[in-house]
Amino acid sequence: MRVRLAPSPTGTLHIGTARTAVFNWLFAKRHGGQFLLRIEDTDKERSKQAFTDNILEGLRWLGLDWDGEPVIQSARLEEHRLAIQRLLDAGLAYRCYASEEELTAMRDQQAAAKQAPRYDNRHRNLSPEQEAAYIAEGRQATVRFRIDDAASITWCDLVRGEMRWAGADLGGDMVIARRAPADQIGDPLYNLVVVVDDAAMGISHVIRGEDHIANTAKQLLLYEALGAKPPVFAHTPLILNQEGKKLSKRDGVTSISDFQAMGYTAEALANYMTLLGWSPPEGMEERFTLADAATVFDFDRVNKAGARFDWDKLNWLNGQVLREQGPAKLREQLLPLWAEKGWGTETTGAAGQVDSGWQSDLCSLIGPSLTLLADGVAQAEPFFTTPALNDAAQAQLASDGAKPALQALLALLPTGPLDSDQAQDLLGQAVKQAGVKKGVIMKSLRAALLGSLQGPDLIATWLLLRRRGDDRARIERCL
RNA sequence: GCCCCCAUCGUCUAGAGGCCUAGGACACCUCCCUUUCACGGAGGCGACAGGGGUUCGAAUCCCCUUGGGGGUACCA
Repeated sequence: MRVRLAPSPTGTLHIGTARTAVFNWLFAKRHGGQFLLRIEDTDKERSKQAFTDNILEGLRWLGLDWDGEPVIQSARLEEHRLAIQRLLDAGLAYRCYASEEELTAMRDQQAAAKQAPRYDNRHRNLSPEQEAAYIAEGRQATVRFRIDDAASITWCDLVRGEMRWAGADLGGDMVIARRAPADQIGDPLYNLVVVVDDAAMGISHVIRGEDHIANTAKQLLLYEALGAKPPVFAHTPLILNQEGKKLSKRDGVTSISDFQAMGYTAEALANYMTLLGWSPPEGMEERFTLADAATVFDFDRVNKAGARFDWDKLNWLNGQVLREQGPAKLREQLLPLWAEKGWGTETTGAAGQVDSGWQSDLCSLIGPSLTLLADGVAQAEPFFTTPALNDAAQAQLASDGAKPALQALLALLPTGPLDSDQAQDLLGQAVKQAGVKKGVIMKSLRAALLGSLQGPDLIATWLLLRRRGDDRARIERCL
């Protein structure tokens, strides 16, 4: 079994392409097959090396390792031309001299008559004299592949079952090579090169989006004409936007690199993409790794209808992954982001000693409340730099009993280290001395320490700040 | 316009004629945990697009309607 992903480097790795890659990868792993890559760069105008790099990096990041070197389609130009020549020699293809203007006029006429736009096969049976006359006129020619209107194309799609297509609905004889001087063969076009390359690469299963269904009928005809054995096809549902339309670049964040930059983990994104159209079998949870899914993946559990992209679920999965990974892994991922902010990777304790566990403890504290990795920057900030007091915090500190309570606490504050129980005791004593309710000191201390009334567990927060010698100054500034 | 595909909670889905009073997950709501916010735990709200058949019996099969999507290039 050999499958392939055939991205076109005309843009960054799109989530739709990535999801197709996931299904291909999963299917290959499940059946012990090969997952190959082919860069379809025959559109020279729009193809860019930077996009190829982005696509490869994205696949690697997602953990979708491929077998062998990627095939570069443009390097196989001669092979494609040879195939076209064979079709020409066999009389299965011919040169069409119709100009763009003529074709446009033809389509306009069809539109006016409320007919489906299609090539009318006008140059299918040109006599040698007519051809010579067009050439003498200086006309160039495309190469068209004959499509018999009476043809009936059928295949068994792995997700859709029996599929049937009428030759007459394919739009007439199809162009397989761009316009070029009549003694040459122009640039080969998509449907032709896909077939030639898939056949050459020995692809056994073509897994792609359902937007390729109409192409499949054309390609099947080409397989037959070329005498190649067609692969099995699986057309997966599309990823839809909020409005239910095919997700496109215009929908904002759709590039894998964008998701990465936003702080999503490859793990969660891959999990989510798999869930868009596929469902795990009974008894398997929705949170899984690609490796887990690869043991059970099959097309009988792939849905036929398109799936809307849902940020809520992706976010939930991302939080799950972040939590599963634990503080050590989180610290490893957060350290570089913190460094960008200029926050040290080591913390010097109050007594001047290095506190190597501080960052890790901070991760344990904020880890459970993260959705995106980037949240780990925002939530860590007040631990690295003294935050300004927000309105709610100021109001709390201005309320009755707040300052006396903090004053009492400050007076009780020892210089040495403190553990959780001692901290609780201190709070209790301060409450007594100041004659306030415990809630007052809890809220006020939080306001003083974090500049906000919200945040992680208060005692743990306090102790962590204290280890850097930051608690006293933060309380003092409020008095 | 024409061709093709699709149709279960707001969203992703389970469901292959009786296991369905339609299950799960996300979101939402309530409660618990927590003198905060999250996390976590326990509950709750919430769907078979409509109409005809077939059948003892239909979310499941057939037909029609409606709705949605994709395609219709000398892009891939």
